[in-house]
Amino acid sequence: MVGARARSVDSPEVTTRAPLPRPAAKRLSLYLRECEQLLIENETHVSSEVLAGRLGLTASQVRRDLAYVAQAGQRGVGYDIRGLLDILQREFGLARDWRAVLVGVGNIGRALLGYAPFRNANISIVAAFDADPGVVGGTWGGRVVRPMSDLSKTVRDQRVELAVLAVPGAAAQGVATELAAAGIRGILNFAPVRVVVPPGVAANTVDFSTELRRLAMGVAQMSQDNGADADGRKAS
Amino acid sequence: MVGARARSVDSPEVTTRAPLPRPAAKRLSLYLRECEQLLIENETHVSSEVLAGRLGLTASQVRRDLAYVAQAGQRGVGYDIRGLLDILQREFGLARDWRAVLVGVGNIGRALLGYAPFRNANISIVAAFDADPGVVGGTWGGRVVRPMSDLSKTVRDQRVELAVLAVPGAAAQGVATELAAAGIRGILNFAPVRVVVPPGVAANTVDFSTELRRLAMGVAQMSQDNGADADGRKAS
DNA sequence: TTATGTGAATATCTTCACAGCG
DNA sequence: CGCTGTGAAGATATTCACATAA
Repeated sequence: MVGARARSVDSPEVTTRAPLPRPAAKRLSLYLRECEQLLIENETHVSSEVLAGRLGLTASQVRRDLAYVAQAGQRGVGYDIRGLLDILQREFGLARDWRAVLVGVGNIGRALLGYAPFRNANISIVAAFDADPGVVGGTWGGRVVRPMSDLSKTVRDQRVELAVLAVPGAAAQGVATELAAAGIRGILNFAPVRVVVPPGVAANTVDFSTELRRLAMGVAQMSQDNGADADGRKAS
Repeated sequence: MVGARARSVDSPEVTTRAPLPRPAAKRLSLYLRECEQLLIENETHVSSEVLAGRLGLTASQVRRDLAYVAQAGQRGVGYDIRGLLDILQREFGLARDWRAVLVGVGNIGRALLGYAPFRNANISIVAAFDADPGVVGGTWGGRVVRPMSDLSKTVRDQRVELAVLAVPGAAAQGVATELAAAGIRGILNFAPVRVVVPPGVAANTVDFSTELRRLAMGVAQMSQDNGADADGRKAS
């Protein structure tokens, strides 16, 4: 009853690309990051082997992934970094700007307000919100914290597409529901719960305590079953 | 010429459990988290179906995963939450305490110093370090920031096992190498680069900008190919 | 009856190995 | 040559479906 993956039986119009496997999709952002870095290092081309080495993947994995999104390589030469970067950015919708709100100005929220990489991803935080009256009105990272009661209106009026959710776990689902109702398109959730959102809204969770435990588990496992790193992938 | 995955030739002593598939291993920390939450909600038992529903997985996936680590379920009843929790904690090495250092007291580092979930995972941050003389000597989250020159000695003398790395990308590999040399067992890296560590050391990366881009990609993709959330998994 | 645990079937992902192109 | 792109093979992971146990 689930399996409705776009098997794309036969659509005549669109250039029917083979569907991107999910693990491959996750890796695309790594290629993007590495291309940026390589440009900084004044490289113009890169081989699947070098890219793989820098990211801890295999060369054939890189080639297959990149072949899904673009025939951007040149045989005997490698991938043109500039061109690959353009394609990946288009794929990621990063050719445009994204407006985001931050909800929850606690420890994590404050760190995120001052965090540079948002700029890098063409994402600008247009407003910050908090439920605590003691925090509302204060200024962090150059932005005045507004009350939760303004949230929906702001999202709607300013056509905000993304939200960074840094509220306590118990509050996360409620805020997510409100955001979705106000028309948000994507939520990056830092609370240690899964947030359920209606179709058409994307939600990803980054949970520090889960990450910590995965690390601890990796260490604990390695004490017996030696050799691989915590991702289970062999170091070169 | 790579494929030397630990095939575990033949060890007679240990109860040779079928090896945990990697995706399953990652999900274990979610089960752990959910068990804690269920205990708070005063539940005593939970079925694979309920657990699956709360985590966005399938029931048979949950059953298979849990059967790998323990026969903790009772047919006709479900899983005893308390017992499952104990088993998972043991599996994660969370029955013991972990000492950790924090390196890099910038935006993220400061947030992490004040972040409660570390306690939750039985991880205590015993010291914080920074390279900036203007930051060294200051106090954050009740800890005095020490100079990088003290790092190795601290790790060695206090037998610190984990490190949280919140330094700029350009510095991450150097610090990771130093930490590994000093005997660290696991590194949670927040810099947007892969850190290469020697065998026997675990390293996981959590990269906000990568997460942001994955989210943006999820939104961009959904604009055409509708229905799934950003993880590509159907909402119930 | 209910809900686990698990062979078997299926689906998905990765790797191999090499054709093909610059 | 060197390195990509890709069928085919192999390895992993998920789902189905049901025997089994409380």
